[in-house]
Amino acid sequence: MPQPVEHDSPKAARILSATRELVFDHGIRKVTIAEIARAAGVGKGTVYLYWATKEDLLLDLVGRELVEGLNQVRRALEADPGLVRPGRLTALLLHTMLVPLLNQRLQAGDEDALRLMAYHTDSRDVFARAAPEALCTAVLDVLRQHGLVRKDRALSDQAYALHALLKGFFAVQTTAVFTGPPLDRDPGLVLAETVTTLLEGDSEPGEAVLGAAAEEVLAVFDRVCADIVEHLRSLAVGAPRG
Amino acid sequence: MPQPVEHDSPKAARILSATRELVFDHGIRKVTIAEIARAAGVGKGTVYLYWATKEDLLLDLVGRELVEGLNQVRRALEADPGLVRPGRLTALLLHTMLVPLLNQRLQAGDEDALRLMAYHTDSRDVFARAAPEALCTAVLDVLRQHGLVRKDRALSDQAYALHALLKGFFAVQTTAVFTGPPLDRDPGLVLAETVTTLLEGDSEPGEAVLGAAAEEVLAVFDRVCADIVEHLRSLAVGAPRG
DNA sequence: GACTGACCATCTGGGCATTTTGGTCAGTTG
DNA sequence: CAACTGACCAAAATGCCCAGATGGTCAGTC
Repeated sequence: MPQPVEHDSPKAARILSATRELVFDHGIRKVTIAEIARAAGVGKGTVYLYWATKEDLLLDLVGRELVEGLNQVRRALEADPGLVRPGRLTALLLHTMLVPLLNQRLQAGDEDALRLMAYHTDSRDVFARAAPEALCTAVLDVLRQHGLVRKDRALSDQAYALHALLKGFFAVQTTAVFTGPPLDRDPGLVLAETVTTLLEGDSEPGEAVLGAAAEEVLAVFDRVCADIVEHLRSLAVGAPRG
Repeated sequence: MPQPVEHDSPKAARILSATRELVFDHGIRKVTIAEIARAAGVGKGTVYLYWATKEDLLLDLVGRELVEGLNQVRRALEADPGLVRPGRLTALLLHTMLVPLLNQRLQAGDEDALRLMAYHTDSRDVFARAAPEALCTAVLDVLRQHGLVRKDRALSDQAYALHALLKGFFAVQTTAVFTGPPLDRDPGLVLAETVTTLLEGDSEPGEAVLGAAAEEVLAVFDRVCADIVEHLRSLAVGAPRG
């Protein structure tokens, strides 16, 4: 079951939400603790009751975004197991990685966001498991076992290709080197069709298969989610860090 | 026929080659005219006999790289028309856009390279035609007409997807956000297989079809190439610029 | 015991002096 | 005479310094 990551204290929650907004406005670099405290209506010291460092606060935010995104996918998948089909699922992943602010910046190669990760190897390793490259491999493995993905190519090749495809769709939408041709259709749909052509077999899978696969994919997400939530605890104040 | 873009004067050629090396070593930003002149064994003033501006010199270099890359593909295609098959051709394009220095920087989003283009709209527009996004559309159109690409999806969708795929493979190879899984196989091969699955039909095309398609694709490249060569002339000294 | 804000050491960034750089041109060379 | 050069200049970039801002602390308040 999707667990929303609520903070125990309402003040901590307000601090998180203020941080999110300010990062959205000014970017990671420009945001200051004083500003955050003011926007949250608390004293500066209060921030340090919940996080030992400004960086820990930001990492916490990243983690929560990832959990939120994963939970979004999980809710959708629970409501409609048909979304496990590779095409649908990939489009869903694209959406969840395109929307959350910090994850988007990370994927887009934002310098400040990358630096943040660079010095916190423990957080980076945990968060990496929710990154598209990791999810692609994990999910494809499950889908292959359930016959929802063709097996005429090696898993590693398929995962590599799918990850590149996802990254490409993301890059085209976020960074335009030359002015590309405008697409009148929803890129998510085009991605879905592309993945379908690329990975799905000819036979229409039955409801039972879809349900079982969805269940297992949910379990994968669940574990990643749980690990991140677990890690978020270590970002709480007083915990030792590397 | 592939035309190598030799400069009339041997000194100009030396300047170009010195510039290429220095840009490779120090990057666009750090390279200076004095340095270039010294490396080429000429006086500073000599550089300005052939290019009105440092930027024109760099743009010239970009154009020559593009022409060189296109010619490489053309030579390969002339030697083996079987390379027009979508998978092969895409892999070839990936290679030619991954290797040339300045084009690589452009595609990777290098700030200096992008700034260079930003202020020279005329060069940018010409060079854009040799960019992957443009070539994808142009080439796919031809391949569809020759039955080498399935027509179950709209051309614009296929072009968008192919471009994203190409960009993704490029991005994965050049910029690793999180440390991705190492692939033991040649990514170019994986790309080729992926595109094949994505675009090629079931029937094996005959030699005649391949030859005819190759011919037409060559013509497309030829025209783009010619336009760039033509534009390079306008970068020669004394020409008016915007 | 949750919370605050004045306080401190450290860091950032804006302004300025200095150096470097793109570009010119009078003069040299062959 | 035509190709070429390098001293020269204005403009841009670089490095430097210090005032002001910032992350983090803690004695004290509620």
